[in-house]
Amino acid sequence: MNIGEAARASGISAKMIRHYESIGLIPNAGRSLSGYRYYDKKNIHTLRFIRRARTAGFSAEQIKKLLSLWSDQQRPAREVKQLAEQHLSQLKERINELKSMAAALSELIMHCQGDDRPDCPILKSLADEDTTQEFNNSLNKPSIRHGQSLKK
Amino acid sequence: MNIGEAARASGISAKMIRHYESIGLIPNAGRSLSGYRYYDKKNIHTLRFIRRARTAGFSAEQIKKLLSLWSDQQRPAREVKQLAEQHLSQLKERINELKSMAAALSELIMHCQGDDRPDCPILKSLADEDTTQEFNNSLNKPSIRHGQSLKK
DNA sequence: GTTGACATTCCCATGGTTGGAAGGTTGAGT
DNA sequence: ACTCAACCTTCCAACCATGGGAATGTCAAC
Repeated sequence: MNIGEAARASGISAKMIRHYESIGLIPNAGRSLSGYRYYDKKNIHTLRFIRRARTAGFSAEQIKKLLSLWSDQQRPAREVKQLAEQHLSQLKERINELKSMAAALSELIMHCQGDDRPDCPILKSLADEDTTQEFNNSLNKPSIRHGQSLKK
Repeated sequence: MNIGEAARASGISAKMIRHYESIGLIPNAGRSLSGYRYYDKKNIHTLRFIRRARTAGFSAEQIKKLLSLWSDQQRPAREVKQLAEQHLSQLKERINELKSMAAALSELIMHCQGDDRPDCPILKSLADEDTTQEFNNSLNKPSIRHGQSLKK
């Protein structure tokens, strides 16, 4: 199987397959005489595993661990569960942060008439130290992380 | 005021102040004879505005708009509200994605004994096409975005 | 033998932020 | 005057996942 077929079969783009190889998430693929990578069923299975784990929001680092646990038939389920729990608590933390942002923003929006007049509590709140009631209480925690950008 | 003082006064690191200047979020700062940037109260006020908007999760691009709206005394509140609403809906969308990830993961974790035995439904579900009940139903949407990594 | 669909490597960009290196400036203490 | 620490400057690289594109090579079918 070429990388394109592998991509179709696994649901991971050829670009990403090469990338995963380059960061050591998957072992170097075999090469044909002309230098093409080739993949077998086992490789595809691994790629699918990775896709699912990514879909579940695991980081590359966590997936690396999951893969090694996966390939170790002797590992205790405890370790896997622990990793998953760690990830879950990170997810929950992130959700709470976003929720408090959303709540604060929602509050501001409600107080804004949104008409043709220039008076706007949203800007006031962002600008002013003292207009800061609930808004800054709920937001002034060290909460921002990079990359919460929404694709597209 | 030097950049260091400005950083302390605004709560934005000197690094980021330079960065914001470089991407045009703030105008080029004045320079002393020796090339040091200097800032006055108005600049600090702007920086604080930016910090608050970042804390509220606005992107740099959105903040750019907010700043221009802020400096325009004539702008209708409608525009600001619209921007805030757009951001809010992005936040909500993101929250829902994370929630469905968390729910699915939580489901898996509950089914895992987490003991010394190697049998683990979490790995099974990630590996297997057919073990995929609710898990993949809730996860197999085009949902993953980059950078949901949780800092440290 | 040409064409089209693949493959390869390499570099660049995104988003926000941080880190470091290598060097110049300032101000205070000796 | 000299030194030292604390500041400042610029440039470059990294995180993470992903995609775009260029330049070039290979394989199949017609």
